Amino acid sequence: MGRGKVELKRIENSASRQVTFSKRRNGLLKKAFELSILCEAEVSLIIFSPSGKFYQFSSHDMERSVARYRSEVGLPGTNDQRSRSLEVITVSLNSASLYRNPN
Amino acid sequence: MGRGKVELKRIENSASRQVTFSKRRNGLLKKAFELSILCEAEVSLIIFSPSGKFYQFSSHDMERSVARYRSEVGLPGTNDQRSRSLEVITVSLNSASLYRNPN
DNA sequence: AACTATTTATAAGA
DNA sequence: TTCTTATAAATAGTT
Repeated sequence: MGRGKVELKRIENSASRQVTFSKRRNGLLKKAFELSILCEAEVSLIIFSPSGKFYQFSSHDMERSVARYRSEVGLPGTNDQRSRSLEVITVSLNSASLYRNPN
Repeated sequence: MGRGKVELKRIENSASRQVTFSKRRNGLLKKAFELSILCEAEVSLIIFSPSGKFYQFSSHDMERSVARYRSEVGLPGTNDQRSRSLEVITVSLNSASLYRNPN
């Protein structure tokens, strides 16, 4: 869609990669929005630029969509840092016991 | 993009709404993929059709993107059962210590 | 940041 | 529903 065909590989030139990111990011967000309206779909989109900038669209509550996604893929819960902490503690508890600190 | 201009509102005719959903859903997934490759972006997309069918794309691990999303919007974590378990254990650890079980 | 030549997506039709 | 085709829309390269 433009003056040249686009190869599906990382754009080497940093400046044009950034410009393309900006244009296509906006296009993608727009189309996500349109799909949700035209077809009454539930659409959630999360984008991070290479430099870490964050963009999102969610036709419904993002947490709701994520929860729905999880139940679809059969995840019982989350895999975030807190859950990983829980794993560590759970493992610890397998070889240790809790006792009240006398203080 | 087609033989007629499209109004941004729910497509009333059920058959054409479904056809449009199918076409645009594919287009959106494709463009999400392209953005991630061309620009090295982290892109996650979750779609549910009105009838509940599920589609997704994630350039990286979906859970990773969700975790990153949460930290961006300032959510401390999740509110699910596992995180609540972590709270309980954390509270316990505030008034108790771990020691190795002599066995 | 605008422009425009082209490519791409897609609405309607077969 | 899959294929075709006219047209709208997105966007690559330019200014």
